[in-house]
Amino acid sequence: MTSTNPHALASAGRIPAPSCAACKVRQLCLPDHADEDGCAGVDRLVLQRYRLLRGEHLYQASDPVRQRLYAIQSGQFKIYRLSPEGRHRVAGFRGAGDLLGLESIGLANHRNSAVALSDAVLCEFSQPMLAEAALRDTPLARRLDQLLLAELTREQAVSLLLCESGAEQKLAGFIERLSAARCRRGEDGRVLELSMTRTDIGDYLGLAAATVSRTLKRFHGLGCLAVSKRQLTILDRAGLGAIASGQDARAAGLAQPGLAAVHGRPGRISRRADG
Amino acid sequence: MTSTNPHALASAGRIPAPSCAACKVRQLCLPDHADEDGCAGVDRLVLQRYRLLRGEHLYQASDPVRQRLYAIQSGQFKIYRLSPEGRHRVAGFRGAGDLLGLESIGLANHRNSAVALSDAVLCEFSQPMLAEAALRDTPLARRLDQLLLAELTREQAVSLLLCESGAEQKLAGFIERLSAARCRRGEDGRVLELSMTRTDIGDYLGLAAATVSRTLKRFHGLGCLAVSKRQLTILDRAGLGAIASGQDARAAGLAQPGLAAVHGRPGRISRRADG
DNA sequence: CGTATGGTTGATACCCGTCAACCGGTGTGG
DNA sequence: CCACACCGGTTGACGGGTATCAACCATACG
Repeated sequence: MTSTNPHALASAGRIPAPSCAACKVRQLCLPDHADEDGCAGVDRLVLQRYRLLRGEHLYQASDPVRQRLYAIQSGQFKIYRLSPEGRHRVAGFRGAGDLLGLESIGLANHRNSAVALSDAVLCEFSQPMLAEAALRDTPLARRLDQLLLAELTREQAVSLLLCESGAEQKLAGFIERLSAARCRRGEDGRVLELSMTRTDIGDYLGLAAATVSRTLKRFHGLGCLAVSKRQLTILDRAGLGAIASGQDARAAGLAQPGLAAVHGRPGRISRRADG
Repeated sequence: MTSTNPHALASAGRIPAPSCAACKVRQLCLPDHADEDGCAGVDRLVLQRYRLLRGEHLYQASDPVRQRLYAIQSGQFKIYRLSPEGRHRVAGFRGAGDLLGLESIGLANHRNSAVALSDAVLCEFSQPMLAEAALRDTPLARRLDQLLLAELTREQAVSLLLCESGAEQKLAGFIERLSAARCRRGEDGRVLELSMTRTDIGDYLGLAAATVSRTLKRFHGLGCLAVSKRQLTILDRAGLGAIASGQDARAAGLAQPGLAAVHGRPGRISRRADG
């Protein structure tokens, strides 16, 4: 279940190689500079492709670093660690098109654990081989830098998000980011099928699971979000955005009056409503 | 005062070129692979060196990106932006040896503003020239990747820090990180001369300035920190670390009993004291 | 001295973490 | 098939930490 070496497992393991050219998230991944031969170049760098089952770990904190990078072809991952006092702290979620393992480059042991939240398919690279290939392949080098910079930008955005004091701002921002990520993959950004638990979200945003649950319900009451188990449907993007920016949701004008929104309990959103 | 082009300013402006070989933070910066000729290579890439006065901006949000990277030779900077609701959000602080401008690569306009918190000396690079030089200079390319990865790691650490719920944990972690940064520069990590205001710290950690002030005072009462205006002196590193990790400061054993620590008001630290 | 900025301190309100109970779904074993 | 345990989610009650607002003080500057 928690094996670090996924190859050892039953229906998880090496799978026949669907090439980069056929990959749906190619343009988010290494072969972005994607003429046919660019793809072939990246294809040759893939050590192997394999499947991970939900709940299996790709690596765990304190495991020795094997100098691998993993491109997620499909599936969702949670990156987390145990904080010094023993609490779960979620460093992030990753999905199709993202790279795993960047954070571990140059380390002797992993600082984070990576676990599959859904069945997933990965492409495994050797990090040193990639670096060496980049020396001769300028577009590849550019692409790697680009991905690294994107990662940096994302992380900065997360920091700013976490700075927001209110649970509503954090959660609304989180949902927006989730939605944006889906859109980037060409999926519908309105319907979000969560792969993580409320607790995971809380451990990511610095909130209690109970607060996540309550806040989602509040969004529902405001009419900007439909919540059904792990499926979120964004009903009012502008309203969510307003909350994420710290504005009063009602003042910002929730989309259509006449929705469930109107019956929302008054006076819950925003400490600035009457300030 | 807020000019984006620092060259226009009175005593700020271009200064004679002290070379990389003579720079005190050389080993934190680009010429890390620092044999004499490595330094010369980097020296040639420096467009110019110049001075900024306290309060001057290096760039401001929404300014067009000029594709420059800046290495801080001395001085402190604050990176910040105005959040959508108009609040100051501090994205980070940078000091000698750090690079400025990485976050803006690939953008048309700056997202953040960078302001000097103290008089500073900068080395200016052209980012495209650097990238091109890296194609022929493998160690330089390595070094750039290294710096980028370090930035990423730092940002992840910040995210985790901001996830911590308590003001004490955040602030203790912040002070630890500050101290570590000074040590990295070869300075004494115990005495910290802050260049930023309490408000800045609060805007960085998601706390109110009043809370920063009170929490510092509490640390003082616990005997692990001496606070005098903007000078902090770490008296009990282990105690601070314990707080940062969320442990009860007293349970973790504040350094020497018999210090001022003992008279600290009971029951303030940690929600887990009696849990 | 007048002003502005930064820091400290106090009173108050309120958000959210914690704890607890409960519920539905899933998997397991008898 | 049912009993049971377990997990994830929801909901309520409660207390504490912290934001907010305000007043006041120190310092710097002209």
